[in-house]
Amino acid sequence: MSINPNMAEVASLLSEASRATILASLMDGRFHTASELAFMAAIKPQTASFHLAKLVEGNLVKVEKQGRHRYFQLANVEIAQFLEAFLTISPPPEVRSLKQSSQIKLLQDARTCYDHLAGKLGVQLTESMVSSGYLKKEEQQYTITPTGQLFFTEFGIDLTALTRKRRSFSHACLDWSERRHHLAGALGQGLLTRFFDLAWITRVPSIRAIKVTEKGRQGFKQIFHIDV
Amino acid sequence: MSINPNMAEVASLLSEASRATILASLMDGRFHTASELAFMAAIKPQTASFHLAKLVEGNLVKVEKQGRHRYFQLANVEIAQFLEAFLTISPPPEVRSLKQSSQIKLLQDARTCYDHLAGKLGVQLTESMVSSGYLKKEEQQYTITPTGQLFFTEFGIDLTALTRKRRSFSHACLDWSERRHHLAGALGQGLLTRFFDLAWITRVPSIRAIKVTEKGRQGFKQIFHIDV
DNA sequence: TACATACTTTCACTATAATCGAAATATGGA
DNA sequence: TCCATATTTCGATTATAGTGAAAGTATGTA
Repeated sequence: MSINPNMAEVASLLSEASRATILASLMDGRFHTASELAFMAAIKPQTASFHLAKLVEGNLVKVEKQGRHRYFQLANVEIAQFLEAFLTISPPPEVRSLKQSSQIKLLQDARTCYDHLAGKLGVQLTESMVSSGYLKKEEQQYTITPTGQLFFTEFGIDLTALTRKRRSFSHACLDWSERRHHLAGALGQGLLTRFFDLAWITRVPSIRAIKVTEKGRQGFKQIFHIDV
Repeated sequence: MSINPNMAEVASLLSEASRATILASLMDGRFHTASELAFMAAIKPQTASFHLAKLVEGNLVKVEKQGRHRYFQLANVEIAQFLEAFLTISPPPEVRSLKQSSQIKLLQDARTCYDHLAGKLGVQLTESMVSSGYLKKEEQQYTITPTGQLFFTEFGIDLTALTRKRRSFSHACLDWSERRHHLAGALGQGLLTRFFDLAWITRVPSIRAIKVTEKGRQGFKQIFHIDV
């Protein structure tokens, strides 16, 4: 009937609470098994399997088979970015329990957005790098200043290697919880990896939240002037 | 249940073919009455009214009452941008009739994307302005060169007035039909308005396609070196 | 006042889709 | 070969949501 792309088809994949939860869980950028995702969405494995098949068929999710496990992941970075954009225009989560509200707080404090940092920490970090003169904010992206080049190299990030990657280098990603931009792209990914390597941050199990270690607390304070 | 924003709620608004058609129809950025939208989505007025009420309640659409008419419009520019992004990751429309395929062609040739030009014409125009040295493409946006400043002013566009508007000035919008970027933001809107003022383009009734007039054909050729 | 138009609300019908139990399949290890 | 684990397929149940007829409301016109 319509002369426009079949938006409804994709939307119907996202319109179901269980599937939306599965997708949100996959937004940490990692692989998850069907059983894991079933647990996170609080549904039986066979139901999750049913939903995952739909998501794979709709090209939102891809699957890799390894033995009797099947590992699911978001199909590509674009899907992750699209979902993050979707979260920003969606109404905030309803709080129904204490556990839930503390989990929401963890997510809002610091989380991964596919392959880079988001939440309060992600935004603060980005703004700190801007005010320190390492990054310059353009309309929808960040550019590295000469000072920044020195800084990132000294911090242990191989900028030339990142530039070689066939993807956006340093675009601005709108944070759904903070409603402000944070750094994404290859540079954002490089920083996240470095923070893990330095053991400044660790993952919180089952949700895509991030916890700052004591070492990280000191590091973020000293180098980025952020109180975590 | 979920600790993420209620994405499913918004998605369910888009997941229904009639509503998706209504939203796509509203993407021309203009106001439409309930009856018009009912006709475009090929449903009865009472059904359209039912859907429109949902869209308004979900903050995707706003309504203005004037006498016995109720005029509907997308709630804001962000929604329009979000929908355009949604179209790019959605599967292409299925062709079922000759009329439909010619309408699709019209849309792909030239259309409005809320308040700026999109489709082949939009992309060609943008790329022409880049190769002429009026615009410079950054990662996710365009910047005006000094030559460009002269050009736009001479073409009858008040750049200072546009900059004063509280919105993105010249970001890149991904074209769903061309899969390439075109110019959006206040500058994109300024250009569209100017083209209408110059009578280079007119609207095609009932779909958000754009037709280039004979005068426009000459203008686009002379000033932008595009064969339409 | 009477009537037409624009639109919404109510209601009943129908179709679709999510869910889960049960059984089937596939893989790895003992 | 047998069993445990991971996942899918099938089938039945249930809930939900789109649809349009009919009636209702509001606004403008004769």
